[in-house]
Amino acid sequence: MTDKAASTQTDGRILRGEATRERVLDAAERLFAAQGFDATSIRRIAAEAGVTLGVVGFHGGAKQDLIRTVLERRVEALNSKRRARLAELRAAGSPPALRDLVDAYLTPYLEYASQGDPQWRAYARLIARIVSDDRWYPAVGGLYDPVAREYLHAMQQARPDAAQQELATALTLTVASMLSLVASRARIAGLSGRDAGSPMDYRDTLITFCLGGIDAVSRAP
Amino acid sequence: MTDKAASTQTDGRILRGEATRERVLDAAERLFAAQGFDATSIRRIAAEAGVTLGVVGFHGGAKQDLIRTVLERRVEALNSKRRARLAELRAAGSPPALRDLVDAYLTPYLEYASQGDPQWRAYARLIARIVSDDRWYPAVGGLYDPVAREYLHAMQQARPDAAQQELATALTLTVASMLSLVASRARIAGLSGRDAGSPMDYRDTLITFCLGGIDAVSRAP
DNA sequence: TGACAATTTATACGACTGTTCAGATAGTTT
DNA sequence: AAACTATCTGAACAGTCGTATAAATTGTCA
Repeated sequence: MTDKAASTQTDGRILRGEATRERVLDAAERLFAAQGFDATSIRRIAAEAGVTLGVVGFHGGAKQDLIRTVLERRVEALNSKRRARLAELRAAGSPPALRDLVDAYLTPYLEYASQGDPQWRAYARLIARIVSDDRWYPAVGGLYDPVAREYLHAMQQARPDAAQQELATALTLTVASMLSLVASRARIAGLSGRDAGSPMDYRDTLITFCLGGIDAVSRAP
Repeated sequence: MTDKAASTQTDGRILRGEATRERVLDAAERLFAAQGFDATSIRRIAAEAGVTLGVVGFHGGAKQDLIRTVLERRVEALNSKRRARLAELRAAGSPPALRDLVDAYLTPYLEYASQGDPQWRAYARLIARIVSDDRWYPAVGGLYDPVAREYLHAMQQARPDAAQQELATALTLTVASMLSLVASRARIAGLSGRDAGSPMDYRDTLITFCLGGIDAVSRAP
């Protein structure tokens, strides 16, 4: 007695139901990332996925729910990667250095954003769009906040004398800088003069910048 | 022989034409800032402004042009304020210190974003929305880039040994951090634990963070 | 095989979209 | 006064929007 469908056989082979569901969510992911939520119609998603209109509603529910479904599909991959890197640092013995913490938090996301698979790039782009918008953050921020809080806690242990609120603000500015490398590529490429390469090309500069910023804030009077 | 209309008298008194135009642009500014471009309909703008539908098209042109018209209306106020502060620093004698440059660039924008007049707050919010979106930046980035370039030049003089591209990237990350204080207030307040005050409340932390970041980047090997 | 459930199709609904425009109104000029 | 131009109104246009649903199709299981 499965709660979802009888279409998943006992050997785990995926039938048409799950497959088209993935196609729909992939299409929604790409279009939401490229154009934003309001500029993307359900009909366009259906066309991009190669299905008819009703299928999108059948698999994705209402449009409002669709965007959260898309995010939830991959959120665990990003979270567990960040958690794993944090666990590695802790397993190494003494409390992790600030630089390693910044690196461990930023790099997994930049890797997704620079990956060959356009679907993962779209996911990273969508995160940047959604998380930095106050209209969406209340609905989806809870997906990523817990891990950020773990890192914040580790950073507070690395800088015990720093004011907690200041350190937390520094982390949010770090996240904003990270997201901007994915969402504001035109602006960054335009002003920095580089050809717009992948976000990964800016990794070293980003880490240096954010680490310097956090370090400065955690030494403030 | 005026190019716009015969409704502007020789003594400069503004008649109904210009006044309603302002009302329309004000309404568009508020709604675009609060909901974004795609989620805002022309009819909603008309209702908010207290005019009929056709008036919006008459004064604002096509919807695409409307957003640029809204931004252009106030762009000179922000640019000249930043230019004036830069000129002051230069008039003081020796090349400006990095900290003063960062302060001079960030503060005028934060002041607008924290001002009592909700119209200026909306303008600041709209900038944050538009400039950090690759879909809009090509159309409006040119309004703000020249001043940013002047500051970049001054920063390069303050740090002659820094790699130019790295310094430019650090400035774009600074801008991203600044904009996030206005566009991502929910996220920042949520993670930093503060009650969401005005962006100005974060000014000191922001300046410390960005200055530390730029400083670190400009010392990189 | 037939009964059953999951999935897909095709279509329709009412509401809303951006844009256009003929005609009404108001203020200025001659 | 009349002529003229800028501004505003109200309505219409052809699409697109999100959502719902009856009917057709597909695969599974008894």
